[in-house]
Amino acid sequence: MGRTPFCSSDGLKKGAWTAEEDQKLISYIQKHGEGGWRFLPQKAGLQRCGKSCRLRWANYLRPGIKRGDFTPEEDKTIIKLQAELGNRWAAIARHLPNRTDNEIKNYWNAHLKKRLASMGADQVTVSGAASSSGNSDSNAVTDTECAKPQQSEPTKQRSASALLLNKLATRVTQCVGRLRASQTLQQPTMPFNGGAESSDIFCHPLPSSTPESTSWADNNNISNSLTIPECGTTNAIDERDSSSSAGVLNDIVASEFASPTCVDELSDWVNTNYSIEPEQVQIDYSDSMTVGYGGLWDDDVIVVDDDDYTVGSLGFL
DNA sequence: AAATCTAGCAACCGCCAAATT
DNA sequence: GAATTTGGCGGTTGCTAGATT
Repeated sequence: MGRTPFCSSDGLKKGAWTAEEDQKLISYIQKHGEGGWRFLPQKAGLQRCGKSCRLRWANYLRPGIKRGDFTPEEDKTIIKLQAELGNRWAAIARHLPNRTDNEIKNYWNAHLKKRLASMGADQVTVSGAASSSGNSDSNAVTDTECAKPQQSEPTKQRSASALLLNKLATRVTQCVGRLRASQTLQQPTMPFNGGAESSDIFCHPLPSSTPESTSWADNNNISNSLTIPECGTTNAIDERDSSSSAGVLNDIVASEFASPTCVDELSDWVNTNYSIEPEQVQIDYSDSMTVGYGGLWDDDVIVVDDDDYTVGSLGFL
């Protein structure tokens, strides 16, 4: 099906825009408004293709565009939305006033993704959430899933104890998420305005994978709403580092972990899946907010004695 | 000081869906 | 309803400045 190319490359300039070209484009759009990109270049006296003009305008020349210097709050919002929506940059950009999808995409690829990967968080958020080929059911956290430990690929040596604790960490996000889901569906919700305050972030589970077009929240009929965390400890939240992606992940732990129900479920799960007694896993969640996600490594495990571990951070360093 | 490497970013490309003819 | 146009999106490329050797 021969579609007329939006940009016929004959004689058209490519590459970086000059100040003069920018000025021509701005002047034209100020006079005639946006749209009609196909014929805009010749009318505006530009040797560019219409698509290129549209992109230049949308991403750089449009008034009010905010560039550079992403704030910690913006970081958080991007990480959160990327986990929910995947690489739907335009959708993410709608939650960040005056940021363009292109800039967010670049920022993610150049900074956030690497930062999360270096912390190991990609096992939880990046590799799964960024997948654009997941199916819409993959995010639903079910009882069955909750009974099934998820494996993650270690990138350096971990002892059996560390592996167990990392599995526990995965369980935390799953069990908390499932509990949260059931609570969410019963509770009044508050509108999500996209501002993503630190107190309303991550009140539903980190998805194990993100569907192409449907978020976990959508699947559970709670889109555009978040619940107020209710089972979290708040006494130490002030101490957490909210200025980084680790801080975002800390939020999950700090706000969600200290649920006795979660602890019970985790102990049951440990008992079911491993031949150790539940009480051998001691969970000291008084320390659970001093953490940044990275997965546990051998030297992070606090060995109480040969067989007991105090899981101070439960997989969140 | 020069050469090489790397990261960040602007821009391009191809595909898709909605709108229009 | 089919064909075509247009706008939008996400992935990728390639240039450039700064860092490193």
